[in-house]
Amino acid sequence: MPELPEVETVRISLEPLILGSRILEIREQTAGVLYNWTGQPDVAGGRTVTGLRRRGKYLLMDLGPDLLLVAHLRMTGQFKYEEQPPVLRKHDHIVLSLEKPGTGPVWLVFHDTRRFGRIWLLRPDQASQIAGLSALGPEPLDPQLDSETLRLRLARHSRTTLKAALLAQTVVAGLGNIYVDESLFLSGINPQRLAGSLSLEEADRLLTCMQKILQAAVNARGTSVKDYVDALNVRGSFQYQLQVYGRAGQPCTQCGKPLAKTRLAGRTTVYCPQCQPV
DNA sequence: AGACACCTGTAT
DNA sequence: ATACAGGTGTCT
Repeated sequence: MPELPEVETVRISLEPLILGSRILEIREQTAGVLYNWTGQPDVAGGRTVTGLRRRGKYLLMDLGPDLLLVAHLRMTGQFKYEEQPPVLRKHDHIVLSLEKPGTGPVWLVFHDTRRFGRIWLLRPDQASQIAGLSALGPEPLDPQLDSETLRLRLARHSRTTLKAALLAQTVVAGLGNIYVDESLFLSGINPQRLAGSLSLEEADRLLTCMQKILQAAVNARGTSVKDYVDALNVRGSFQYQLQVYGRAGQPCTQCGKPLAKTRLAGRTTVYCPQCQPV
């Protein structure tokens, strides 16, 4: 489900709800979802939520200076915030109970239909042991990121397609199937192009378009194709602005020709053969 | 670099 | 019954 804009929206929606709250307990309803790498069974109890951050598609919850909760929602993971004791439903796997100053007990339920999502509890210095997290490329919305850096990082994947390179998370962090297709369409660049073949001018266009799309999607509170909702169960609205994702066969919004569909890096890829020539 | 696996639900 | 889905770790 969630790519950078959706994870960022979860972060934004969750922050005012739980920042400063004290964790009472973390309860596992399903085994194999929560990884506690600290070696201490009830390590989170009594800790205060001191920060909520995002890196790529990872959500990081600071629990004081020496404990960190890291979550990856993968395809269908959700955090549901509740102010009443939650009635647990199918696919509710982890329940955090917290004491919120001035409010009383509140709950955060990790729900995940496909059970691909993961939560880690670890010391901050152990975060580098989460391979996917430590291998992430730069944040695409970081104003420091420049097009020459993007071009060089893409060039490290010179023998694969742009689509595959942008999905890899190591070139740039946080894009998934939706936002890669949308960014390439807005850039007018074909997804089958070799990742090492971009000119500096094209890399510059790709970076600008990628940032434009991602920022617009964050502003729209993410894309809700199907499952995705934020911590308060609110859907996003960027699905109404999608130009190519999910629109194969429909007319291109720029030229009117039918959008093409292919399979790249194992993922359905939609593009306009006219506006994104090889 | 690409195929397959991990899961469950939904659409055809 | 089969194919496919906002992802990624592991195996070839």
